[in-house]
Amino acid sequence: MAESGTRAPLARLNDAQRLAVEHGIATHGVRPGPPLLVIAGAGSGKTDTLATRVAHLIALGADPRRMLLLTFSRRAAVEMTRRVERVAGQFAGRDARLTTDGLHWAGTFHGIGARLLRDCAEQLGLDPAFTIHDREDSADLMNLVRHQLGFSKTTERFPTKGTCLAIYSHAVNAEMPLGDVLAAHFPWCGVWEEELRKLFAGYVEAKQAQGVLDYDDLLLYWCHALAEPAIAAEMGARFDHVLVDEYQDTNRLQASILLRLKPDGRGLVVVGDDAQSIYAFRAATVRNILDFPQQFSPPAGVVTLERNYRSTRPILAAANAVISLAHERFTKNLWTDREATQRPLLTIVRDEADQARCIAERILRHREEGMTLKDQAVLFRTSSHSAALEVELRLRNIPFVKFGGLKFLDAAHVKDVLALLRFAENPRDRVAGFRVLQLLPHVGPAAAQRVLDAIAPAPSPLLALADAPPPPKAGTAWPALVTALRSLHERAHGWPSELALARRWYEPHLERLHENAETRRADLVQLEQIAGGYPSRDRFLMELTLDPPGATSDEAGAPSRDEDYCTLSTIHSAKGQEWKSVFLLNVVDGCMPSDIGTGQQHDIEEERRLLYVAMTRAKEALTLMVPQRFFVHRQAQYGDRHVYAARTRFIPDALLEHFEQDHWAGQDPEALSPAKSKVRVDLSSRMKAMWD
DNA sequence: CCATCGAGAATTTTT
DNA sequence: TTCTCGATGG
Repeated sequence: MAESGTRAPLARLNDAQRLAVEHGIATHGVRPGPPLLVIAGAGSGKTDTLATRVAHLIALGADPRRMLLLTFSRRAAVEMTRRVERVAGQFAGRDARLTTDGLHWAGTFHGIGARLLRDCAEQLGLDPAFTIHDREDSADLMNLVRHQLGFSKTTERFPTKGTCLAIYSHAVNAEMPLGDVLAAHFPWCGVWEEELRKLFAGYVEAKQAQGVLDYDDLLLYWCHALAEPAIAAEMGARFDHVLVDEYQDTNRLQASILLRLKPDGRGLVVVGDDAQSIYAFRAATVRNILDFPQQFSPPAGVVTLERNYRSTRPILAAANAVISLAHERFTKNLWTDREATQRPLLTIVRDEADQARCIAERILRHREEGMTLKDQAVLFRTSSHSAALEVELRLRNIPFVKFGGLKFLDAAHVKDVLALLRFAENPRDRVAGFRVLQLLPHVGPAAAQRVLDAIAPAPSPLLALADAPPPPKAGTAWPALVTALRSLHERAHGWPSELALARRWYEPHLERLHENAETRRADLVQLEQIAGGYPSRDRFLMELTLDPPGATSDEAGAPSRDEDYCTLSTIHSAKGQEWKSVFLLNVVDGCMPSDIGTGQQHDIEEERRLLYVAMTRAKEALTLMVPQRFFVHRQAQYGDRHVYAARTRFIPDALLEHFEQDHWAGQDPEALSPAKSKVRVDLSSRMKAMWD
């Protein structure tokens, strides 16, 4: 291959990036070299560096099919693959798609785990037709076991299914004993330790009996499989190079998997930024990244990328100032040569309604000045915080797409249809069966239970359905379900027409169970379109569970692909992205940091990093919004109320020099509506008086 | 045994 | 506001 061809992409890199790309290659070529940790600050060209390394290895002759790329989300995996393709083309000039087609071990830990487990199912004693439970399914199953064990009827309040699952999940992912988890994160549940232990044992048993894995199992089974030396050797030998992105957001269990896969660290490269660790609530630990080098002997190499290519100097200065107050010392300081005079704005508005109006106005003004909507984003701590803004944007016909929060798949009608498919795929999946059966009229928990019990022992439970005693009052809905399930089971229609069949079966239930059948029907049509993108039913079910479509574009103004639209996103979902202009909602104490939880030091520190992540998404313009009055919803003790909010504690007075403060005083909406007199009329008494 | 209604509790972020 | 649990009525 022409040598000049291999030089061009490397020439674009700075020294540190080139070190990361070429690490170990001088001594080992494309064979697995010594381990490497890349500390990559926000906007430091991390993805490009990783992609260039992959492309470089491929250009030198490494086999892309023997590379494992672990990213945080499927979106990141797709983006990585795209960039590898581009850089690979620049390296070699050959058809880049050929090289990346082989790059099919790119995905999330959970996704890759699912594929490997299915691959090796027989070896591991797993049913290869296992189905995967999402968070809600897992909670339902937990609830079922909770009832069976009689914990729902305790006099003292037993933790809810969601809390139980969170505790279980934390213990698994942090590799911590139950007692420690309770003491550290759920102290109010400490008295239930024995009951919880029994509950979790029952939960594990139920999952196994039903051929079902939850999210945590995908990692847990993977990790335990690797504890068997022969399997670890086999699986490790599949991959020459293992590259992990966003390493700061991995947990102990994931670190164990990596270590068992590559015990000597050969071929292992992890990339991350300790200042951007924001997933501790999912048991991620920053220790993984800090302790990484010492796990190996000799210790892994470390390369630090400190040059930021994304943000202007004032934006970076403000973000650096925020993170510099963190209690733990961080490993680097970012710098940039992107000069600009405009400091980030700290805009004070009266309340959330004004906040929404102000942002809408400024988004439009930016657009008039030539910035497309796609260059602009609004970020927030909690999904519900954008409600007022969504209304305002719709009012002004500003198209937007929202990421994070409520998912398309969480809608009841979508889950119903998916449950039917899942039940057909894995008839032992009781959560799915339970849900499907209760859709029939006059079938509740008890009748559903009976049916499931009747068919469970049969070798082919779905065929046994025909002989099972029908629920007494289900009527014609029963034979309809039996027929639908049988033809799904026999795959009589092929994929994706099976989804049309499921939809036809669901139609009468949709009408009966839901008010707004029309909009829900549209969702199901959309689901059918999504289904067309997958080659088979099992792939569809698996990948939809592992990677639910992230954006909910609202029924009304869903922007089409080529239309310009701005982005609304939770800060968590904004990870790894960037925009020219970023607005940040509710930068007040109580939102950032969120006042939920006990407010322990490590929680607070994570919230600080969250603010840092949000600020470093901005390239040219950054606006932090500070509403003075803040509406607090659903407080058990006080009910809804306004509170007077203070600027976030993460920006104390000492940091104000990094910001330009301004007040936005929009028109007073009450001044616009006609003046009302002080007269009050008691209409309800008059209505009652009519019948006296 | 199922549907429905009312009271009381809980509440982020995501694979 | 939304979910969950328990009581009541069909």
